Amino acid sequence: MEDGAQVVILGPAFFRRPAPEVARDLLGKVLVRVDGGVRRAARLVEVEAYHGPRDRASHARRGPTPRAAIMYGPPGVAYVYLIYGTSHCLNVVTGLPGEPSAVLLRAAEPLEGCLHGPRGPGNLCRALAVTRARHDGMDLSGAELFLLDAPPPPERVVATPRVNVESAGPAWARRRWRFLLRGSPWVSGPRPR
DNA sequence: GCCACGATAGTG
DNA sequence: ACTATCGTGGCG
Repeated sequence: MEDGAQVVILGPAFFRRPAPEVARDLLGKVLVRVDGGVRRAARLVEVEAYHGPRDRASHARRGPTPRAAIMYGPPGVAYVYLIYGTSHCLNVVTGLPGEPSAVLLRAAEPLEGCLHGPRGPGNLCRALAVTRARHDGMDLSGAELFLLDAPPPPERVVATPRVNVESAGPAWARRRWRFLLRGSPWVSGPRPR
């Protein structure tokens, strides 16, 4: 960034598209968390799309409940929730307002200031000190949490079924809405060869 | 109110 | 494969 490359923060226009499209394009982008004076950053290597009210794997499947309502709101906003009482998961809201969709950030390659290995959704939040209390509903184009644009990654993009969504039924479970960079050691869960 | 159940991670 | 741990949402 100091070597002449332009620093561009991804804004609402990037996120105002269908979740699977945004998800794929997020690979290789850099998630930055400014934690007080400390900068923590990691490069996305694995994401998942949750798209539309009919996606049975999505939190929006029951409509705009208190938790999921944020998915119906404007794109480019963080959706952070607690899972299993133990781990946080960070998503970016995508699409047009009224179309519930989001991209779950599952894994990243640590670049700077990471508190933990950002492999897996819960670990990624731990690594960058992202919490529901602080970041749920936060605008992702702000000063504290944002995504930096980057050229398309050199690695091959692979699309696979999403992780742990069996309960959504076969039709939704087999959709290839998980995207990862092949060969990255930071990818979580099942890895295609 | 009550209760079953996770978009997980760590251990065995 | 087993489970810790607690917010969410369905149901009464």
